[in-house]
Amino acid sequence: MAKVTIKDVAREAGVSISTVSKALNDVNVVKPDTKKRILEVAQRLEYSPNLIGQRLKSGSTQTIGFFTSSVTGPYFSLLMDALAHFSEKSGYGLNVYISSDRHQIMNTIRGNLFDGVLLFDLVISDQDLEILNSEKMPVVFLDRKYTSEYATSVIFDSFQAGYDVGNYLLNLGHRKIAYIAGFEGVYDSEQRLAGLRKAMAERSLAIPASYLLQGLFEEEAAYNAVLSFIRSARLQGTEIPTAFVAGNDISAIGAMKALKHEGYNVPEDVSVTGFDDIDIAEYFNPALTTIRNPIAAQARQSIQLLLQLVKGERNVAAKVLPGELIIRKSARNI
Amino acid sequence: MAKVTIKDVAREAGVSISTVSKALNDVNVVKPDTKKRILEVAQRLEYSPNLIGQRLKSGSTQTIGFFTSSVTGPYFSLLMDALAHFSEKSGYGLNVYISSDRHQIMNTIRGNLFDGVLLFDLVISDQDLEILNSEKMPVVFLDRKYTSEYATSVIFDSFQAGYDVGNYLLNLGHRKIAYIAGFEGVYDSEQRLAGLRKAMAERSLAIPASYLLQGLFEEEAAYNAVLSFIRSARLQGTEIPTAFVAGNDISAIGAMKALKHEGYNVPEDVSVTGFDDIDIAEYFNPALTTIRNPIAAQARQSIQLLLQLVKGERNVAAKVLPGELIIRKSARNI
DNA sequence: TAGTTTTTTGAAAACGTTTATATTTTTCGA
DNA sequence: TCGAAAAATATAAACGTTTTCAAAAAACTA
Repeated sequence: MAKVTIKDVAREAGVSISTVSKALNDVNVVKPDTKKRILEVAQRLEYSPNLIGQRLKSGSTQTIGFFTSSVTGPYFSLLMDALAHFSEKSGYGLNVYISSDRHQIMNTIRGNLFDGVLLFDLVISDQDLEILNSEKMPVVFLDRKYTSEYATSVIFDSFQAGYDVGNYLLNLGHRKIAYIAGFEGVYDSEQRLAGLRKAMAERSLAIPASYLLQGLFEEEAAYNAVLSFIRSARLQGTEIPTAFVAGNDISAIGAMKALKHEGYNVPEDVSVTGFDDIDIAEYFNPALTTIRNPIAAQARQSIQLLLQLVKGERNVAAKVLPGELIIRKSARNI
Repeated sequence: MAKVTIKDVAREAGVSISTVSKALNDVNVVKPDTKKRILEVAQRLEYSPNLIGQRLKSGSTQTIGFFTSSVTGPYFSLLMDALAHFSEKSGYGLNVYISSDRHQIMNTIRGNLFDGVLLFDLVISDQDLEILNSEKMPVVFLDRKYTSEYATSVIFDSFQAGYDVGNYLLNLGHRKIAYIAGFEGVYDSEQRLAGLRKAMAERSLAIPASYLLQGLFEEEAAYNAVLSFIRSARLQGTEIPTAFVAGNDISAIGAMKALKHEGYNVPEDVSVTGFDDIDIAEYFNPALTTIRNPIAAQARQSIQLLLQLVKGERNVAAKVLPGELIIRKSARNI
């Protein structure tokens, strides 16, 4: 009992396959009687069209590809859920493709499986990007600013986020602020730092080099960085900052644990902030003051821009979404 | 500049398309010289095969479909990440399809897009399942026990988990234990309760009806349930349980907040446990004692069983994976 | 060198659809 | 009732591949 095709339906209904196709696709040209008969036969035989055949012929797939290298982090469920929701609402299927194999990824994107693609956290060369553009493949980046004829992006304003956190702490009276960075060269980490620096510069303040710690965006690395920083500061009798701005929430947690371990109370003795507003931020003690990015909005906008591209618009402008300062308990006035 | 096809390569290389196909697919029959020439041309023209064409012809897609209705919950990133990892390792692509539209889902599964599918948290009728089976579509369920000729499942042993938590608390000396249930009829919630009951029954103990609370697997609902339970118990002068087994972690957190609000310290005055081991469990204060399910193992097994089915094995036995008790701070001896 | 075998290449069919065009059937007017 | 117009249906091509089988080219053999 192989899978029933349009041919089987045609034979069973005593009609040609083109008529079946028209009946099924509601092309208003087939006689009501025959159409009814065909539909009945199709139902009885439990016919379900071969999507591959359809797609090959039509050239359109009504599906969006979401490509990413990994799915870790809480950011993800939220993003994917929203993406799925908005694409479904627009009548498009969403396919998530997870891989770090550049060649595989390009092959899949270029395999005519998708009407357009969303790209996140991928290693793709400029040359690859050009190929995509030359093949008129609609692309939206979720992790970097980029625009071309067939590509655009929807990202968060990490600079502004850093600036906002900076001003918040400065308004609370902090003057000595340390920054716990992510991996060297990570865009978000650097933008956040740049924003923070700008806020400080506006008040003629600066972050000394010794206040720049390496937290690698990880709890343990941040813990160790803060621990050794404090200890060596004590040893040298130098002053400890009144506030730590961590590059993300998880390193903020590492920082708080280190501070607690060294006998400092957060926020009484020292303030700590993060970025991202992960689940834990709210439940940790003290609850973490941080910046929340509008993930659902990013998903909605991405789908919207991508579909504009799919429908023929060109040079669609990129969007930069502002984050929101979530004030909790981990920072207070000095 | 339309996308280059195998025809373009053939023309440019002065050869037929069948030869190009053979050269590209490394069928060892084309003369080294021509092969080299073809490969060069393909590279120069940046040829990338149309996957739809390939798939239509070959009937195989080398991809696995993962179908689910929603992506919420921390369980997800972990599962997806592991799934992606293991499918890639097996040489299969993973496509995640998120939808609640039963008709859409069936259409997509039956559309010959996948060599096999993973199903989670979907509303699919028995009739649909029969159709899939009659079409020889390999299926693995991740949320319910099911086996048929072409289907099997990989699930967690919620009964055993409840039993283990029960014994743990009983060994700590607890005798009065309450259970905070999920939605009425939710399989996991009921299994966990059944396991707990068995552990108690083995010591001739039972859970009185008044100790069964409705937490809906949500923080707030659990909070409210526990709050009103405590208050009415106080009012009536009845005894309060020494331990609360919450149906999942998030309701355990709701319970702990309610207890704290009413002046009870966890775990000094009363013990609380959860199920799932979500991120927050470790960071909450007190850190939650709970059961962790081996998600990566589930992913690995699912892919493995699915591929057995894909490769022609029949009636593959279902797997039931045991959870692991993670002892932290929220429960202690009495 | 001619015949034979082996290697290499090409033509054509096939996968399951949709759609343009051709053909048949029906309807309608005179 | 016949012919023309309109409606319905069928035939065939096409989408981009792979694969079977036939044909051509190359390599041997005697």
